[in-house]
Amino acid sequence: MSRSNLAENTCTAARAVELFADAWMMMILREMFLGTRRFDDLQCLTGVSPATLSQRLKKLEHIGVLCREAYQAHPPRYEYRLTAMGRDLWPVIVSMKAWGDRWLGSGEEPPVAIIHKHCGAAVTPHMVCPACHEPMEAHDSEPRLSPAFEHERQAARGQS
Amino acid sequence: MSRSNLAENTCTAARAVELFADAWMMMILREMFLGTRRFDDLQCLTGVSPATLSQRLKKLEHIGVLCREAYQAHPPRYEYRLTAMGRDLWPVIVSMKAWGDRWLGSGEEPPVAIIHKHCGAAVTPHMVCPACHEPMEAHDSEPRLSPAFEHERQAARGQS
DNA sequence: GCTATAACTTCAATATATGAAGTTACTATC
DNA sequence: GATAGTAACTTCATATATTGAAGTTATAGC
Repeated sequence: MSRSNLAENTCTAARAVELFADAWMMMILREMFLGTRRFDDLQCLTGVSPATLSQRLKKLEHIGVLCREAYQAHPPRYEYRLTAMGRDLWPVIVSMKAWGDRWLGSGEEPPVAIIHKHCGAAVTPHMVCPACHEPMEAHDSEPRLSPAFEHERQAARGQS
Repeated sequence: MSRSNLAENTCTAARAVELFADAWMMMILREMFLGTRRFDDLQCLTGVSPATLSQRLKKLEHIGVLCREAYQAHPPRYEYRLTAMGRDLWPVIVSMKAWGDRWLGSGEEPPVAIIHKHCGAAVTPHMVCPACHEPMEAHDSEPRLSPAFEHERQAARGQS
């Protein structure tokens, strides 16, 4: 993914996808949500090479989804923590997990359960409509494109 | 991402991430949810090269999230459609879009609105606990790892 | 002094993606 | 009936990114 037209995409979904739809980015974020904070743990628990991990952590920090915090000064040692922007990616990871549990699971108990602190239940969160509170899935919705975005897409079609 | 230990990962979230956390996979899926069905449209609307698109479509078909359907026999022409397994990825894309709208948007109206067919509202779906129906976010939950998964992770830590 | 640890960086080899162009088998138009 | 266009790809040389292994730096503890 290197085209400038994508980097400047009008579509916010495409921009998010461009940032995070990278195998290692998501693996790192998954680990962060499991509570992993340090370089070497992230490295061995995800299997990423140190060079790539280092590069991705810098990128994630640059985006603003995580921050480095020194936990000791001499020698300088850091841990990585999710920011509010990063924590807000929770639904993405949870959706991926739910899909994996449903379609890739072995039928047994999933390896990670999500406990709702409020009620104590082990749950698979699902999506609802904030207006009418009904559950929402793909077939309950349809996309409506803004005129500007529609125009951009027509231009892209024309170019081919 | 090529390590066999990841391909055989116990964690269903990691397995899902491994399949879809690829920039082009997600861009293609996003397009499919917008209703795009044909090779050349997918190619110009995502910006992926034909070679990569061809490879990714084969992979997506192999996974089972989309299927090829002939819409004309001579010459053979196909369109690509999401399967039930594919449509079930909707929350992943919607979560990415919601995040993008919130953190990457320009403050204006987002380029794509999601209309809930049932009530007609343009909405940003959110996650709720299926047990108590309260909204759920990162700080409302905690992960609980299965013993087997915990064991696998300890082994990975040890190896470093 | 010796060993261990954390957080990286470096490097050569390998793998993957890119853009541009080409291919195949038609249909539609002049 | 020749020419142009279209759809769905494939091919290829080049460019870019990733990998595994090893090295580096700064320090603590014995």
